[in-house]
Order: sequence, then structure tokens, then C-alpha cells
Amino acid sequence: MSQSATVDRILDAAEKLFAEHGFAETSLRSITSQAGVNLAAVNYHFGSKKSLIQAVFSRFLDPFVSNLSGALVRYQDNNEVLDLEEILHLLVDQIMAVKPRSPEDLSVCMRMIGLAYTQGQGHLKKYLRDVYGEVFQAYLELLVKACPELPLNDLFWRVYFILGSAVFTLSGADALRAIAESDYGVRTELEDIMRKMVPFMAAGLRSHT
Amino acid sequence: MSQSATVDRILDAAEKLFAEHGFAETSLRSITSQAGVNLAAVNYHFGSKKSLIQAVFSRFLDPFVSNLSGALVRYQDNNEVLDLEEILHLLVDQIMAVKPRSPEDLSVCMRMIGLAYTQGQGHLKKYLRDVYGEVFQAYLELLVKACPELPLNDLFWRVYFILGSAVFTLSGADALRAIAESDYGVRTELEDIMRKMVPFMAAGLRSHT
DNA sequence: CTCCAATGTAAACATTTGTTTAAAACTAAC
DNA sequence: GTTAGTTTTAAACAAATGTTTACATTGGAG
Repeated sequence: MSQSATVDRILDAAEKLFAEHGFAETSLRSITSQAGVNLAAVNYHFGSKKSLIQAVFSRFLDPFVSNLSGALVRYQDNNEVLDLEEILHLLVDQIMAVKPRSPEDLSVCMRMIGLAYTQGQGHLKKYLRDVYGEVFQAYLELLVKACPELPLNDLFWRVYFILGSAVFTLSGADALRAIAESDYGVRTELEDIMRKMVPFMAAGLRSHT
Repeated sequence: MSQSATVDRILDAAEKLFAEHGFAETSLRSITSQAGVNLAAVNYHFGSKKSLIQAVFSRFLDPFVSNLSGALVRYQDNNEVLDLEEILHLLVDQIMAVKPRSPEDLSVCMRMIGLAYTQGQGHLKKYLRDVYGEVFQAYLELLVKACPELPLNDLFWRVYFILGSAVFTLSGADALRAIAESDYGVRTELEDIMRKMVPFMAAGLRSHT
């Protein structure tokens, strides 16, 4: 078994279990046994459980953010002004461009963002800001331009409103999709959920008090 | 020290620590030492840590839901049709009517709802549905009536969008308020945040694809 | 006062946790 | 084929966890 095989098996197992049970509730032993590797492999390859969590995180987020960053500078260079729907769809497109590895990684990622922000301290929040803060700011600029009449202070809060919608709905997406299917007989894919968010969020951002 | 004093001290300490660090990351020892009571007191008075979590939950949620339930039947009896803003403000009012004990309990409660829904299984989700499901359904009815042209399936998802906004923003409210104050020089109370949510959510619910 | 149930306390319990160690197995270059 | 470096393995580690036990203390009712 080559190195990358072990590393990937750990990442896959961790991703799945984190999405199911959360981080604190998932032990290294459950991860390694699910991955079929030795317990010590996590500390050998990743150093610590915290680093493993961040590795799961960045495996999904790195390519997504890098794609997004590319798209953002493209729009900045062209000085294009996008409307809100286009700006929001940008995220959906970039997520869909990265996603095809598994349906779980998006949920894990969203759950991590949720924990990072709802959990007062912790390494995740700092990690997020340090690694992805710049692209986040650039994306914010786009939103500011698209909402010229909205006070910055209000935009600040609304950004967290839409972030909350995404984090909450997508991190529990599996359970919600099951409910939607049994109650309304409609299969809703992750992409469908995100598409449904766009007009909702755009209208919310545009609303005036 | 009478019984209720110990019980309340435990609940206060647990609420504060849960809000700061989360549930799994908060040990009974930290709770009891912060409360100034013996470690065994938690198991004596509550039976287990899970029950303590639910007790913290219901101390805030019980009076809130009972108030809300009263308001709901009042509107049902009068056959009044409220618009979306009024329906959403109903929640703000009922929360504010209960809240004045501490600013933390709302955050704890929101975090618990978040965990209950984003954490695949767990006792919290079942507890929530068993105890408060009925009122939640009644409130949903109000929303359905206020959005007659919206397909039920879409309303389902949008309800979780607004729930996500509330859960995410309010459970991390302390940190966000600090950022808002330092970046924009505006002190934003919990009630202000909730008031800002109302037009955002109403517009989102009304939006059409 | 006496007694008894309720409450508080200290200590110990068995598990589980993340991490480390030291030796074994493997891999590939010379 | 030997060697040097990397990876895997089993075992042990210390620390922390929720829970239970057995005993003390309390506080009011008879």
C-alpha cells in the first residue's frame, strides 16, 4: 500500500465520519478502522487530529477557492458588474466544478465552517481566515458593487444570513433531502438545493427595511 | 444551599460553557467547578450529561414555545391572515418576551438546534421533534397561508434557509457583534440582529424563481 | 430531641481519548 | 544483496471523561 493510498483512505474515512457524527464525536480509532489502516497512521501522516481535520477541509476547499479566485480576477479585470443572481451562481458553478469526488465533502466543509463560526474560539476560524480570507474579501467586493444602495453594516449582517442558510442547509443536506423526498416525493440533488438558494438569497440581499 | 440553587447554578454554568465551547468539548468537571458545586451533583440532579443538555435547552425553549403557542391559537381563532413580516416578527417578540435572563441562552439554544440538525443522528433532533414539533407545524401553517402561490416543496426548503440564517447568526452572535462593532462602529444588540432578519427573510420567502 | 429523607461530598470506577514508542516490514537505490 | 530511508504495526502511555459508590451533612416533621 503506497503512501498516498493510506493518506487518501484516511481522508475518505474521516470525511465520511465527520459528516455523520461531527468532529469531537469521531475518534481516530473509528477513522482508522473504517479506513483499514493502523491507528498510528494518522499521527504519522498528519501529525495530529486537528491537522487531519484541516486536511479534510482543504482537500475540498483548496481547489474550490482557487477556481473561484481565478473567476474573480477575471471579472475584476474586465470591470464587469454582475447582478446578484450571477454573483451567487458563481459559487454554485465553482462548487459543482470541484465536487464530483463525493457528495459528502461539501457537507463536511459546510459543517466545519459552521463549527468554526458558532464555536467561539478554536483553530478552525483562524485557519479559515488565514488561508481563505483574501478570496472571501474579493468576493465581498463583488457583493458591495452589486448592492450600491445598501449600507455596509447591513450588508455585513446579510452576508452572514446567506452564509447561515448555506451552511445549515448543506451541512444537513442528506437528512433534509430524505425528508423532502418522503414528504413531497421530489428527489432534490445538492445542486438543486443550491439553485433554489440563489433567488432566495438575492431577494433577501435586495430587500429594504 | 437549597436544591433549586444548585440546579440553577449548574444550568447557568452549563449554558455559558456550552455557548462558549460546544457540548462535547465542555466537560462536567468544568461545569461543576464553574458552578461551584460537586461533580456528582449533575448526575444526581439531572441523571446524565445528555439530560443536562436537554434541560438547558428546555429552560429557554419551554416558555418561549408556550408563549408562541398561545399567540398562534389566538390568530387561528380569529382567522386572521398575517403578512410575512408580521409572522416573522411574532418570533422576535416571543423571544424578546422570554429572553431577559441572559444573552447567552438564545445562543445556546440556537447552537443546539444547529447541532441537532447538522449532526446526522443524535438525541437532540428527536427530542426537538417530540417536544416542540406540534407548535412548529402550527407555525408552518401560518407561513403556508401567507405564501399561497409558493409550492409546498419550495417553502420547505426556504423554511430551512431562514432557519439556517437564524441559527448560524444567533449562535455565533457574540463574535459577530464584536466584528460589527470594530469594523463599523455600530453596537448591534441581539434584538437588532433579529429585526434585521425580518425583511431579509420575508423577501427571500416571497422571491420567485 | 429524634429520625428520615433529601442533598452534598470525596473518592474511585471503568472507558475512551489522542499521542508516542520501539520494533518490524517494506521499498528502492546502489 | 546490502543498505538507508520510509512506512506500518502492535503495544503502551498519560490524561480526561461520564458515571457510580459509599459516606457525610443537612433540614424539617413527628
